[in-house]
Amino acid sequence: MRKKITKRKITLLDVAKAADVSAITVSRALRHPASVSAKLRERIQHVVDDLGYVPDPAASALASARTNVVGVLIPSITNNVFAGVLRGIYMEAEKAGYGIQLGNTRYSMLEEERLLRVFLSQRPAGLIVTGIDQSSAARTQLLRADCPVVQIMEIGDKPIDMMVGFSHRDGASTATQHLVDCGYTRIAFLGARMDPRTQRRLEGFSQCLKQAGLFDQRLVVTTPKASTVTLGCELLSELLARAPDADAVFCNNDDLALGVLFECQRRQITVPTDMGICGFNDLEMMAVANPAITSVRTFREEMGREAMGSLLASIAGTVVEQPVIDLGYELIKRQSTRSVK
Amino acid sequence: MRKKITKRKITLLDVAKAADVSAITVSRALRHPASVSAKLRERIQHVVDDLGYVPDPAASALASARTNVVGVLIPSITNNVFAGVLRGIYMEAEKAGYGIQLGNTRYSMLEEERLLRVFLSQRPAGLIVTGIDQSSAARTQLLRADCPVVQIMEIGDKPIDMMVGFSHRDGASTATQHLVDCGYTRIAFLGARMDPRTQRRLEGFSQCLKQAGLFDQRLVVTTPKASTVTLGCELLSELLARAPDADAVFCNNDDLALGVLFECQRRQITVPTDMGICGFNDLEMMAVANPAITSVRTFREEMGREAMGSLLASIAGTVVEQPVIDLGYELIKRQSTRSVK
DNA sequence: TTGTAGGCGTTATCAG
DNA sequence: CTGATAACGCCTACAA
Repeated sequence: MRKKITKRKITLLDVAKAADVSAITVSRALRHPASVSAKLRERIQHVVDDLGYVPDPAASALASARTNVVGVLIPSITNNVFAGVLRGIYMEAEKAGYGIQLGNTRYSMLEEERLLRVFLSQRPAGLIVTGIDQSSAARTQLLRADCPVVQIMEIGDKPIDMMVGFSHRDGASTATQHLVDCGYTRIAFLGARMDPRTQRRLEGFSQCLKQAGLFDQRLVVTTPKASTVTLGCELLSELLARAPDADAVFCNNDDLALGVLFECQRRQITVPTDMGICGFNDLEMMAVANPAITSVRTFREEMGREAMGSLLASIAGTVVEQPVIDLGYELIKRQSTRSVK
Repeated sequence: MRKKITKRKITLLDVAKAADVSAITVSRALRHPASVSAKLRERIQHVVDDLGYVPDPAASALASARTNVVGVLIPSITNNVFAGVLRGIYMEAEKAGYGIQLGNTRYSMLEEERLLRVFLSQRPAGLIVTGIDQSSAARTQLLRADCPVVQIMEIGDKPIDMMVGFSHRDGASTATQHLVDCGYTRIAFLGARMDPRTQRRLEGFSQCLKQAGLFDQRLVVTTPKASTVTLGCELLSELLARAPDADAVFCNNDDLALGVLFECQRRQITVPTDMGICGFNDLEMMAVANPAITSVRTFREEMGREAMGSLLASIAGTVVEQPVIDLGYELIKRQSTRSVK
C-alpha cells in the first residue's frame, strides 16, 4: 500500500522568494550563519520554519560533491563486541549531525572490497573500517579515497590514515602470562572464527607459552565457526578428549569462556582449582558468573567514540596530531583463575 | 591527513561518447538491460568496465526523486535482540542491492520523530520502524511518507502500512501459564527498561495470573534501567527482600534470566525446585546454562527478513497480500522450570 | 529500440 | 555581505 504525494516540495527558491532574497543567501544563512547579516538571518530562519523547508541532501551532495554520511564497515552485526563500538560511533555522529551508513562485510575481504566501492561512490564524508587486513585492492581504494579513513579495533604499522585500537597480541600475551603465574601448566587456547584479530591473539598466546616452555600444539583448539556460548561447550569437550590433562583455557572471547564454564559445571570440573578460565573483552556478564570469570577488558565504546572523533576532526580540516591511538586493555582477574602464587 | 583527487570523474556521458550512443541509452542499459538491444548492451557494458564508470547516486536521487536506501529505526544497538533482526534485514537488503541507513532512537519517541524527519528528507525507498507506539507526529509523518513502511517486533491494529511481529502479551501469557502449570504459586515478574513491548509482556503476565487467582503486585519488580545480566542479579535480590517466598520468576528477557540463575547459584537456591526461571527471546546461551533455562523463543532474524522482503515487494509495486505477518513465538521448556504436573 | 530536451535542488564561482 | 549564472550527473518525459 503506497501513498502518493501531490504537493510540490518546498525548495530553497521558495524560501528565497518569501524572504525576498536570493537562493544562495538562504543557503548560506543555513550553512554558515555567520556569513549573513543578523537581520537577514533572522528573517530567513523565520520563513524556513514557517514554510517547513527541509534541505534536499541529494541536491546538496550533487552540487557540493560531499555528504554528511560516514560509512562504517564491520565484519559482523551479531557480534556483541561491535555493538559496543557502534554505540560509541553513533553517540559522536549524532552530536555532529552526521548519518551512518553501516556495511556488514561478514568477515570477507571481497565483500569488504565490494562495499567499499559502493560506499565510495556515495562520496562519504569519512570512512571507518575494521582491522588492518584489507585486501590490497581495498587498501588502494582507501588510500585514493577523497575522505579521511579510520581503521579500528587494532593498531599496526602503515596506517592508511588514522587508527584507533589496541594490540590483540599483547592482550592475549598478558592474559596467558597470568595463567602461567597462577601456576597452571597445561594451558589451552580455544578459538572460534579465526579472523585476523583472533589469529593475533593466538600468536600472543603461543609466544608467551613458548617463552615459559609450556607450549603444546595439541592444546590449541580452533574452528572457523562463529563463536557462541554453545561452541565454548563443544570446544572444551574437544579439548578434553584430546588432552584430558589440560588445566586452564584462554578463550578467544567471552562467549566461549562462558560456555567453558557451563561445560565444566556439567562435568563436575572445579573452577578454578582443576580448570582455570580466562576470556577476552570482559562483557558485562563475566563479573556475575559463578565463579566470576577472569577476562581482558577492552574499551569498545571508547574506541567508537575516539574513531568518530578523529574522523570528524579530520573532516573539519583539523590536523590530527595523533593518527594512531592505542586504547590498550586491562586484565581483570576474577575467581575463574587461581590466585597468583 | 586528507588526500585530494584531481582527475575528473567519469560520467554517463563519457561512457556514452566512448560507446557512441546517447547518455540515456547507457542509463537504460544499466538499469533495465532488457530495454536495450543485446548488441548495444554488450558494447556499453564493455566500455563501462573499461572506463571504470560508477554511477553517482546523488545525481540519480536528485533526478529520479528516489534512492535505493532503506531507513531502519531501532531503539538500541547494543540490545542483542535487534542484532538478530538487523541480520535478517541486511541479508535481504544485500541480495536486492539496497543500502541500509540505521538510526538509533534510544527508546525515545522524540528522537524517533527527529530521525524520521532526517530520513524522510533523504527520500528513502522504504522505512522499517520498531514497534507500534510512534508519537502521533511520527505516525502522521509515516502515513504521509512517499514510501512503504514496515513496523516490526509487534503486531497490532491500525498498521501504518505493513507489520511483521508477534504478540508480546500472548508470549508472556503462555510463559506465565507454564509456570502455573508447573505448580509454582508465588510467581514474580522481573522487568527492565519497561519499553512498550515489555509493558505488554507484563500485561500478559498479570492477566494470566489474575485468571489463576495468583496475582500479587508485590511480586512485580521493574526498573527503567537497561537490562543486563547484572541487573538480573539485582532484581532477584530486590524481589527476595520484598517477598522471600517467591518461587518462580518470569523475566522480561534472557539477560535478566541468566542473572537470576547466577544469583540463585550464589544464594544456594535450587533451580527449578525452589525457584523456577523463565526468560524471553531464547538467546542461544539459554540452552547450555546449568540448568538450561526455559524461554520463549522469538524469530528475530526471520522477522528482519520478512520485513525487508515485504518492503522490497511493496517497493517493486507488488501488491502485498498480507500486510500484517504474525511470526508467533514458541515456549521452549527446559530444566529451569519444574516438569508440568 | 533509441534519442532530444529540460529540469531535479543545491552550491561554487565570480561580480558587485 | 549579497546576487546572477552556471554547473553537478542523471532521469523523466516525449518524440522519432
